[in-house]
Amino acid sequence: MSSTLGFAILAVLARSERSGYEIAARMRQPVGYFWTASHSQIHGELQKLLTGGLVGFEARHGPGPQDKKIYRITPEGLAELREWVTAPPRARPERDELVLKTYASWLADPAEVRRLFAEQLAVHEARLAEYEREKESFGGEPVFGDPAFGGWAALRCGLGYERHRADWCRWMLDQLS
Amino acid sequence: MSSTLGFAILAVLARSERSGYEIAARMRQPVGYFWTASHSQIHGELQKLLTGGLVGFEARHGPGPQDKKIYRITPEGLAELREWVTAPPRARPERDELVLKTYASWLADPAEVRRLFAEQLAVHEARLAEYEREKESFGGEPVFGDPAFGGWAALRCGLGYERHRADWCRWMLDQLS
DNA sequence: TCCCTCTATGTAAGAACTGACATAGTTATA
DNA sequence: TATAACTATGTCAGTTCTTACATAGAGGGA
Repeated sequence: MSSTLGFAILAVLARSERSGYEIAARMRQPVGYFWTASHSQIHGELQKLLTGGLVGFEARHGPGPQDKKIYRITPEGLAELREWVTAPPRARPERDELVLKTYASWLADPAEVRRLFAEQLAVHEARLAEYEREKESFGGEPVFGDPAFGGWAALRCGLGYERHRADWCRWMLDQLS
Repeated sequence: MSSTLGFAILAVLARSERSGYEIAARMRQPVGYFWTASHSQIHGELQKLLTGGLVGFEARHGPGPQDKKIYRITPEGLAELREWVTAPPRARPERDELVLKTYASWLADPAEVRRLFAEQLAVHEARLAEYEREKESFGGEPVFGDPAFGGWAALRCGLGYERHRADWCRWMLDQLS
């Protein structure tokens, strides 16, 4: 039984073999929108996956002091990943700092709260614009079964989330005027 | 400088003085919708707040083996809380297990994915119904400045989130048929 | 030529969080 | 009368995550 981070790594490796460095890059860019990990976390987790036999690697020399290790998922890793995909997700505790601040906002100067929410609205609108651009770059709409569908569905979720969040910020600003 | 958990505790104590046990209960029920903490975490954090002079306590005997400690926020604690409220929230890394599963869903049996999303939709619809009931129990709509406004705004955010999430689950089910 | 960025892998200290253990009086229910 | 649930505080081991440190070659720009 692997941690969720382990499955995140396996999900990346199921698409193509990669070095730890490349996995870390994925955990910033496409996967990073819904699962984040630093390279120090990834190196540790890869060791665990390796001892568990869920991944294997092949050393190739590239730039850098050490050899580059190209990891790939094993049949055992793929089997565990497949099983995990449709298992119910573990409930994560809610921790939303902005809502917590809102809970305590009755103590603050309304003008400062207004500034806070105006800033947050700008953040969400910027992300919304970024996601819209990425949506354009998809071209067609991938259908289920295509590996690209995962990214497409995640993007749709992100769009919905940012819209909800921006709406809530606008409602807050409305309440403050 | 306190951790976010420290400010969550201060936000509870700013409304009224409470024992550690009562703070833990709040971190389940109203605050738990946006900030969670177990009692073991709270006890540790209260010690830090105490040494920092942000809270004080008064021992009273109640049921149980030890005396009950009633904590209250100090003027220093209130000052730090006020400052924190309108400071920009620290960006938390995104970690959404369901979206991660979606990213890897191309590997799974469509029928199983459909079951997963049907289950998740039911969860979000149940929460939506729960929030709607709580909305009714509010009676009037609190305005900014009223401590009750924080809970009201948080509830509105929760409603928006659950609607977005349920919509996305419905879209996914649509894609799978 | 110098410096910065990118590629590349790793360690380690510490913070944050989880889950189990430990103890014990009061109150309501079967 | 037994027992379960609730009140009440605390410790501790282990996991997860963050941040900084450490090393070093390749390639590009000032």
